[in-house]
Amino acid sequence: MLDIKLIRDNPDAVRKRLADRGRGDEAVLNEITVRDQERRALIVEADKLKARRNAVSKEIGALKAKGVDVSERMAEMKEVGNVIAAGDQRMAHVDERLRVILLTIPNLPHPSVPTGKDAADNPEIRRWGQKPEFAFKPKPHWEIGEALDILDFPRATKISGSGFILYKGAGARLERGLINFLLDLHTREHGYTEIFPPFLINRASMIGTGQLPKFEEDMYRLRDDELYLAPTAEVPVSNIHRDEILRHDQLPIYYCAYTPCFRREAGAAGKETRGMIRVHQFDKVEMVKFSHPDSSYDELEKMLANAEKVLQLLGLHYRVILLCTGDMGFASAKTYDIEVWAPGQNAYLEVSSCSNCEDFQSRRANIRFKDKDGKNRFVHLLNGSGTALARLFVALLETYQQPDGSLLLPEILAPYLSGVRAIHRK
RNA sequence: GGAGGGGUGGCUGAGUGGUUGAAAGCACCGGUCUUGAAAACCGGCGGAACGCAAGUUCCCGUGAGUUCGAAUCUCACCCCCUCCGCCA
Repeated sequence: MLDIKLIRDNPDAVRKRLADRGRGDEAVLNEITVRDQERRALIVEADKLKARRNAVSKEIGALKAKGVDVSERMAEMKEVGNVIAAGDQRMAHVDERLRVILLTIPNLPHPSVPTGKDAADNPEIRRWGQKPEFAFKPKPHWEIGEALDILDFPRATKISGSGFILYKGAGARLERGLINFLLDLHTREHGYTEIFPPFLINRASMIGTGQLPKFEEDMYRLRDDELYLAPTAEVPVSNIHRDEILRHDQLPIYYCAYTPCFRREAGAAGKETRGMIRVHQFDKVEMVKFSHPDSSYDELEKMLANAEKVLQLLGLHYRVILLCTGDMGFASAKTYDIEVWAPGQNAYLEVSSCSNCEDFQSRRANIRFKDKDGKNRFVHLLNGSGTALARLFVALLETYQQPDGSLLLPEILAPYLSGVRAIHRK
């Protein structure tokens, strides 16, 4: 949520930066300005009346105690009460409208974010490693996985429908091992505290991080309860400190968490549907930081490095790109994506997205800290994948496939696979 | 799911219709004292909105209602605790 004061004081700058995102969000700014003025006028009016009612009511109490007849004043105050009630009702209307508009406006891009229309305008920041060379034509992961009997797409579809994955045998073992590998790395080497959060999330939390009210149709929701399936661990973990005031010496707070991620992918049908690139349920280890505003961009670079470390340790070639204004997510002020190379598809796949949301989410979720000067300020919230599992799984299969159809995985994973690096067809 | 009890400031906890935004204690901050610390004593100490300011208003789980006036009364919902039932 943007600060209404920022919109009030710098409407043109806000308009410009929203327009850079290219979704037409700047169109509602006029209404915000009008409603804001209306709201403030109503407050002034109501406060005057309430002050009078409070004073006279106090007087009535005192006079009544002395036995004086106060029926005239009481009748007068009843009328004032009616006027106040009518004003409060209008106020509630304006407030609600203003709130809904503010909740559906995206964050402003940081000045360092390049203006652009879509993914084609995202600058590449760096590459690491090289595309592996093969003496044969590398296969896509769905062929490798089915040949090794570690992935079963038809049966996943039978159980749940398209867009679900069934891992089997060494495949299930690899997925579980990867989760442990990622959590161990971030907790032991990068200073994150491990969290295992609930996977069902209430509405207030979903609003807090920005999934609701705007993206309701992208979320899975339970039929009988006001609960949603977590689309990412960012949601439960960021909400850990909702409605809290932290001490400045607690910051920064680093959390990481494994959760499955559930996404309806409404409107994405037919897009990259082959294999396990875009699915309704995938595993992910997420990093979340609560940061002091002064250091949040340093923290973003560190978080990005933490995610890159995963791919470096696994020996997977990747590139880092900076999302332009038109390609950024709703809550983010600046986002880096990491894309891993998938030789079987001759394509880079997004496995991590590291964002600084600044105070956009903490304003919604009311997450503050008491600064050294005693003032309460909103924390800056960052989140980053460290990393998504399904596509990482894909990159491992396609990168480490052998001429005989087997897999030879990186040495570093051996402890997580009972000491075994190779996966053969049984 | 059933029965009962309860949700008040960072914490504990008074308060059952009228100077109560809220006693008291703890915690915290500043000061006196002290070589320093502790103790003692003095003072300060919730959040939000509007306003240039003075200040005004709102907030006692949430939302409606009764009343001139609600933390206090009524209704609904949410959450917590205890017991019972069920259960991994």
